Amino acid sequence: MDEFACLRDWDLEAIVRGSTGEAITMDDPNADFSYFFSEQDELLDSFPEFSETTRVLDDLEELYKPFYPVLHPLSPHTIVTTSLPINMEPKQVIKASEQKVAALQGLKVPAAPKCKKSKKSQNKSVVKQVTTAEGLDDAWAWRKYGQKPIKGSPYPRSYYRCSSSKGCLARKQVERSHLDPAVFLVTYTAEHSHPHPTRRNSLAGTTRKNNSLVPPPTTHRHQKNTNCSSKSIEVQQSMNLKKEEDFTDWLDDDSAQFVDGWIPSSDLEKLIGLECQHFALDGGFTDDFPHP
DNA sequence: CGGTTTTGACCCGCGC
DNA sequence: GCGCGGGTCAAAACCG
Repeated sequence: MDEFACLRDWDLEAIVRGSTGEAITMDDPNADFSYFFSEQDELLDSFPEFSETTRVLDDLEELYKPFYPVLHPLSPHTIVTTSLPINMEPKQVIKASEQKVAALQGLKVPAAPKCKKSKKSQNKSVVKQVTTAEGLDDAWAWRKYGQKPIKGSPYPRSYYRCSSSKGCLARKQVERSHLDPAVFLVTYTAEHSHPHPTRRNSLAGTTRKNNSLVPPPTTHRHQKNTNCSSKSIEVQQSMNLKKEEDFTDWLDDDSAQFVDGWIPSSDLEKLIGLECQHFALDGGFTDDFPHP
């Protein structure tokens, strides 16, 4: 399982990037969600397999009902969207959100301490958690500034900050649920200090790998990597080496190499197929990798 | 050139 | 006080 964790690691950035131009924001109260969700419904119709996934999501939704909120679950495909008191201290917010995320993850965490002034920043913030692929893709421009392995979870957590405007305090954390790896847990922290970008403008800040959900081709640096096996690292790097155009060819090649062995490409296809299915939600992979 | 990602190091809060 | 774990920084590499 750890292997898969890291194998899928790269797609976090790809999804979070907000790259499709089709994205809308969950934050904007004025946003027109009808367009977005009708499109999502169409996508789901096209990919009945994903309905299976949404059942799992529905279960999680049940689990999460007590946290239901102000912000809607906008569709049956959106598992959780929740918010926390706006006057909560940042640390408190993060802690409380961690509790909720942990609840989804099935992890045990100590109870959040009652309100106590943080020594750090006094910025007010709101946390929203969106836990599905469509929730990952918003119109804000995010810049990744860190990634950490999380104790008790095989998946690392990625940290993003808003890059649309200098000084914007908005943050975003993305991690996979280890209960259901198809589910992403997204935690938004702090408010954007600038107007919401238009869909086109939202792409302006992402000069890199904009519309390709295929991982970057030349990353060869070794991760420090505390959670991943060497095998998974090699898979990840192998995937990184592949450009969009030869990606499928690579899948056909029976010789995808691991550090300590070989696996049949059929197994790889299963793994990657999951990703394709996942990306299909954003309309990202559908062009390059038609659903079988 | 200006943007991003990666990743080791550092900082800080918390629990013991 | 110390260790642990999570969050952030910042340099280097990468990309269009």
